[in-house]
Amino acid sequence: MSVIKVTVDGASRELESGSDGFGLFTDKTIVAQRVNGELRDLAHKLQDGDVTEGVAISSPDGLNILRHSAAHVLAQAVQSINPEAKLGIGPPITDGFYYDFDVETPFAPEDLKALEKAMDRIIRQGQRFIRRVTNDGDATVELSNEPYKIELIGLKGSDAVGEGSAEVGAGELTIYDNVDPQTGNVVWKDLCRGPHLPNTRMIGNGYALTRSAAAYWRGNENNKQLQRIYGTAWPTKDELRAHQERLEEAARRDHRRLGAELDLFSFPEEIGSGLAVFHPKGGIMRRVMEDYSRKRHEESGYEFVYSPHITKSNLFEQSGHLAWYADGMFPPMVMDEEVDENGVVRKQGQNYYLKPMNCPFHILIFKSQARSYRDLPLRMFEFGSVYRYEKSGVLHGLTRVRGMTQDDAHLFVTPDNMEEELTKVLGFVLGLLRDYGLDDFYLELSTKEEGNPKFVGDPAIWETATATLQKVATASGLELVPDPGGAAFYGPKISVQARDAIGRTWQMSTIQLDFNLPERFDLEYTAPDGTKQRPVMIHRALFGSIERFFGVLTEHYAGHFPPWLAPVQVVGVPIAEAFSPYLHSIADRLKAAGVRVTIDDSDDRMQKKIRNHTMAKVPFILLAGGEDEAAGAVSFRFRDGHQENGIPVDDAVARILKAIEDKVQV
RNA sequence: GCCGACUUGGCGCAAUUGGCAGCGCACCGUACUUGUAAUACGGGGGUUAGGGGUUCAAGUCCCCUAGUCGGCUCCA
Repeated sequence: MSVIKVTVDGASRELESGSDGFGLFTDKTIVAQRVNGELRDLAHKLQDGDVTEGVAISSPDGLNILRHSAAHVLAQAVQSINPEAKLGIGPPITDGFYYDFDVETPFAPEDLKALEKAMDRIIRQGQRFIRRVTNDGDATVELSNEPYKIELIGLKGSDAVGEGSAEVGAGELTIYDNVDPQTGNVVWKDLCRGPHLPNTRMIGNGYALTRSAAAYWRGNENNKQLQRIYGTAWPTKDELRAHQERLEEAARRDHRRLGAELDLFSFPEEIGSGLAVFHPKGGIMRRVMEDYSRKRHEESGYEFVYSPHITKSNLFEQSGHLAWYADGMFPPMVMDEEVDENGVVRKQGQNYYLKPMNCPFHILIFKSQARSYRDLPLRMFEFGSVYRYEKSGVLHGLTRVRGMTQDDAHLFVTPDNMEEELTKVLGFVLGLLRDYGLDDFYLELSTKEEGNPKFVGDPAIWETATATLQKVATASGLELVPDPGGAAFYGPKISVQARDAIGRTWQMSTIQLDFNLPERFDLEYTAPDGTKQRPVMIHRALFGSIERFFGVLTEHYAGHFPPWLAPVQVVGVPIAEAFSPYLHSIADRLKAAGVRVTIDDSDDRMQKKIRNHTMAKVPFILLAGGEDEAAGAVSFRFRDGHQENGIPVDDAVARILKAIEDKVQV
């Protein structure tokens, strides 16, 4: 019996040759091993000189393995119920997994319950996942009933594999056999790179099937749609439950639900999909958000411009929008030409379009006069309403709409200004987002894809512009995530991603360089030496759109808006009717200072009023009864239920005003 | 746009195999005036998303349209 030397979790050990991970990692939470940097099954036999370490089920790799194995069991369950189902792919994803199937009849919600039962049976059997090396020829014969798997084999090692990389990799081709431990029979098999859990029992009961949906084969809408089943899987039932509670928390924060509950906005069917109306309470919030933004823009050297909602087609022909994005635009309003009795055109026909972007209008303002380098940087700002014909399936509350108002700015700068101006813009954007209560950011730098002809403009300008963006982004000190190939065809961009109160990330602002439009509109300014030069254009939307930002803030705050944004800031609740005049006198002082305050003089019981206004998420409930009035005081009750009684009225008023002024949360 | 599910008073939901459209909240009225999350009693409100079909009979079954939700694709 020969001996091999192996490094195990950093320690050197001597083992009998032929040893595998099972002997080394007896801890049941170790489900796989990483050998020389590669993830392997525990059953993988080690060679002399190997370096191996255990992979715990709760580690990121371990969770992926768990979820991938759960996906296999799901597929096995599906085929046990419907042997005709053809297998697509089944990878782990964030928090779970999915598996795609080609089936005659799509899965119904009831099917998921039956599938979970079938999965439970497989899991309880403790079937072993056994890796088997094969080759293209043998696998093609063996999987002749699985056309999608055969397609993947054909793509093996090529970039085109894409989503199928869990099935086939660049290395050897492998099939995993599921072996019944009682009989030793192979009960199921799937083309797969692995690794897997040692057996199905380790999946345990911390998994659930969540939903079914259709998905295009290999993510291409020209391909057939397969039926996808999503699931989630965790090492323990408790962790599954915690995950489900996180989802429930997200559902409680859903801006669509809160928008209705708090009477902020709605989407009347009569208007059309993706077109919102803001109710008075939502209207107050929008106005406050917009007013503050206006004030900050004014302080930062922006000039306010206005432009119409529609334009003749030639503007969007010149800008290129009609050529590039016609599908995403509402169809034109057609003004027919008028012809007299002799067939002579009396009035030429015209097509008018709803605008999908504001930039061409701002460009025309730039072009309205000859510009000098002294005019630059020129910063134009507009709350510009734009309309985009988003496909019906993508509409989603306020975050994906067909009519929206962008807080849009276009900055025209000389190439020399570019770095300084970008630095200012990024600082401005981050500062303003912080004022609205978002403070956890990272940046994404979207650059062009080398060799792709869709990117227009001089490569040298791209290079300097990208380098400038990179420099500015790095100087901000924020984490910078590269997004190669993510640039628009006309220029690179930085986007600001914000994490909300429960850790979800939202793309907020984008700062985008544009080399296309200045060219198309032949923009120029006179340089100090008298020559004509082309300005650089920066597009910048801060909130993205007011609607979307409104939705994000609603979810971030879970409807508990800070006082400065809250539609109703203070509600007074008299302990008994007799104390209403006293509360009104306090409310009058607040009102005079601009506070949005009401007194609840309804004949509900006091407790009911507290309940109502707490559920309406009013930041300050002020109560006053005999004790308060006698002391010249008032009592606070807050949304979280805590109370502070007997606060002198002057202090109470000052405290409310300060909370609003400082934009703090209470 | 594609696949699936769903749509019942303002809101949230019920209604057995096709057999009298109901409940809670909200709203309106009356009484009550209370110290920190639901006072009591009474009242009004629905052509079951819209349209068509099957049937003695349709909220329920079938078809079309619109909208919503979950995904896929897309997102200047």
